[in-house]
Amino acid sequence: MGTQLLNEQTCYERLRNWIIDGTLQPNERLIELELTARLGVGRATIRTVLARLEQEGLVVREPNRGARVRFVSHEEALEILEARTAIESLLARFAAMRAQPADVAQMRDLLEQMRACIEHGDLVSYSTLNTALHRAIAEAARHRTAARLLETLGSQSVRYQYRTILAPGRPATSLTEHSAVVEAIAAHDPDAAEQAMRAHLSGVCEALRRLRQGL
Amino acid sequence: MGTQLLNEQTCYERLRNWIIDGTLQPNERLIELELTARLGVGRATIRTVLARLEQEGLVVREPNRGARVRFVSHEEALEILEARTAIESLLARFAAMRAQPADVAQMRDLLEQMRACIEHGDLVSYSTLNTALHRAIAEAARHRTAARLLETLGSQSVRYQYRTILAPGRPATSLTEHSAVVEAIAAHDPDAAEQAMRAHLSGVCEALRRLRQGL
DNA sequence: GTTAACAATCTTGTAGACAAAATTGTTGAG
DNA sequence: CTCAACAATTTTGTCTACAAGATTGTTAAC
Repeated sequence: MGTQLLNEQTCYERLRNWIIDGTLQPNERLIELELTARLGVGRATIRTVLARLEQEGLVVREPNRGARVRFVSHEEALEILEARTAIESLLARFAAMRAQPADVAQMRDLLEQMRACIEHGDLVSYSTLNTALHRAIAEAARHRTAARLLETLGSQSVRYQYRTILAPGRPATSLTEHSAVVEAIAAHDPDAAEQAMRAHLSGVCEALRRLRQGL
Repeated sequence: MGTQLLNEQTCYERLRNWIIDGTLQPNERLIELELTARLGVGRATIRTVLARLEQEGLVVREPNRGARVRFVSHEEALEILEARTAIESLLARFAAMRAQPADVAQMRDLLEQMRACIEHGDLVSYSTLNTALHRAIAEAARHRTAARLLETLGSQSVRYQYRTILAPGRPATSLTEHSAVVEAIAAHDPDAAEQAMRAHLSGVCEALRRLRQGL
């Protein structure tokens, strides 16, 4: 067990990762003393970290009743995706305006890797590359405010990220949608980039909605 | 001085308000012991509150160097406004889809009051009503996720909110833009509502950019 | 007059302790 | 057997104290 000496920041990142990767499951109670033992820090530190995570939307705290991992329902996941659509469209637009050649090269590289993943049927790696591409676009946009919003939104909905990819035929269409976004950015066409990103995420939305029906 | 007994939540709200209303100025250092005296709570409480405010973007904390009120530059104010445009367009769209008659009635009431304010030249009240209207639209949209994002974005940029209104002729055009948004919502026309809101906030963006030139 | 080293002060980071509240478990009456 | 009241335990909320780091002010050398 990791009983290292940690400062607040690393402690925050650890706990955050545990929530994101599912080590700590939704609705699971986060008992301060327990985390104290697991992370090797005092309760005061745990407390501030939990407060930060609450503000970030990963944790829910109720007065005198402690903290728990926030459970994100299907409805909320959809809301988050809708909000992401708005933000990522903005980012795509700005990426088209401000992307450097190096940015575009990286995006194309990622796209190529994604293509390979689909050929080999490696959907897990595909999903990882997918988030990497979205991150690359966000960076190319050089828009800190929007990027920060996207970061928090993304962390809240990771639980649902893998599911949409599993829909039949979804990976292939996903790839062509991504290509369209990248090409619009490469062509420095803001309107096209925004539109392509919106179309792509609408597709994901639709896939998630359909999954919900089938459940 | 308010040396009441406060719990964490009220303490958080107080400090937040002090930052938003300018009692605590940008870049001002927030010394824990001092806040302890002002708010009548222990340092641990102050500490968690500062952590929350940092996550919200109102405060900056550096390790071993304490916290200070975050200074939002003109560039950042513009970024925030751009992000707001994306989120509020989404909210306008959903408001058009989900607004109840009562929601629309409230919006029209607010619009009427705004019109009166402009006639009397009361720009301060106009600004207050302005935020009230935007809040009403957000509520009518019934989209918690987007509303939450907007809330945090708004609190970060209040400092720049009054300035755009002061541009010559801006209040009048602002009012007609708002009318267009409300009417589109009342007509349950999502596309028109989104477009009208986007047009409105682009106008504000433009006004802010022009102000920046004149400075 | 300027700069460097050192000391004093201030501020933050963290741990430990205690009281208040909530939860859980137990007992006894119906 | 079920339910309510009560006691024990757990957990949170807060404060105080101390150590570590940063800042400021002073002195002395050049």
